[in-house]
Amino acid sequence: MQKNAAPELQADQLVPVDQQLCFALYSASLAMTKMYKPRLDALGLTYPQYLVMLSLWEQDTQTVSQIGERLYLDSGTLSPLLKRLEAAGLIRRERATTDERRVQVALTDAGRALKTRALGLPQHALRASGCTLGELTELTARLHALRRRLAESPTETAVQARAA
Amino acid sequence: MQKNAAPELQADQLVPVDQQLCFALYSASLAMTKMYKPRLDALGLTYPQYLVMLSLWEQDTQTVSQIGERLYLDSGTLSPLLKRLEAAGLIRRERATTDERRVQVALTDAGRALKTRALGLPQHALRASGCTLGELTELTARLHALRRRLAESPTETAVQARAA
DNA sequence: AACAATTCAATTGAACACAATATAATTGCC
DNA sequence: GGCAATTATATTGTGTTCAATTGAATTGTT
Repeated sequence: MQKNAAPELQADQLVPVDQQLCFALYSASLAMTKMYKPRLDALGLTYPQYLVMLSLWEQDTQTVSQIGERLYLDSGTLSPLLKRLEAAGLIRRERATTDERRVQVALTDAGRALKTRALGLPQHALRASGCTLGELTELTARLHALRRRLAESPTETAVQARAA
Repeated sequence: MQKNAAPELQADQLVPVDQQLCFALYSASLAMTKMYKPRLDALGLTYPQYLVMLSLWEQDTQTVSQIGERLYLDSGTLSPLLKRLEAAGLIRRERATTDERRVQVALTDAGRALKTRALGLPQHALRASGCTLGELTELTARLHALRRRLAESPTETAVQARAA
């Protein structure tokens, strides 16, 4: 008999949904979005739009794909979202002159001005989370590590390709 | 000067998006869904549909609102989703005879049969997460605690109502 | 120069999420 | 019993997400 064996997961029995990490992650993420909603409504932003603005406040003038790399979102998500931000007068979208395939996204004055009204949000989120700053920092790091490992997990097609 | 003061969050400076818990949660949740996708495609389920099936495999025959309470989803999300599951032949929806406002959702034989093909998913997720079972259990618990605190966080309207 | 491969963004179609509203059934109260 | 309040689900409209496709521009290789 093996000593110190790590506990394993039975593959022949149902794991209750509320014991599964995927569901805890999913429902916590939706709860976070809902918690933010009233404050973002006041700024006229949806939650993904807020993430894009955060990215632009950090670094103004990025291409669509740069924003996508930073937020792990693709053009199918970003294109319509950026159009709505442009329609709201918060950003400008312009084709780069050097490479006309690229679209440069830049803040307008109104977009820059909105930043001051958004600065209090992380502190509000900290209070709502009921964590200390240290716990929050640690949980954030663990979730980023998890995200990276999940993204690196081989896809079925990659598995099939290796088998072929 | 205060000793052992907890570190605080500045409200006058921008917190980079990748240091914010909300973004770590959001992107990890999307990565989890993407990781599941190829396997769920093989079962003909989307990720939220999988959660509903998990709930029904645990307890067959629930009303729409019971499923909603368990998964923290409302009827606007569940109604069309359940119709698609019914169209796929995995569930039946029937008005309760005792109270015709309620719709009872029950598994079909095909819905029950699908369970065996889904049993391996949590183990696959465990491997993809790169965690030990203990780490995964602990992270799951922490995310549930976070979700609960976020959901309990007073809304703006509640704040306004108390002020009035 | 010619042209295939690549890159970048946009479009399309399917499926969530959720607020707000609507509809129908039930319960409480007189 | 009659009727207001409540409850349960459905519908509608807006905004993501993402896979797959398209189209335009650029790069690499003869």
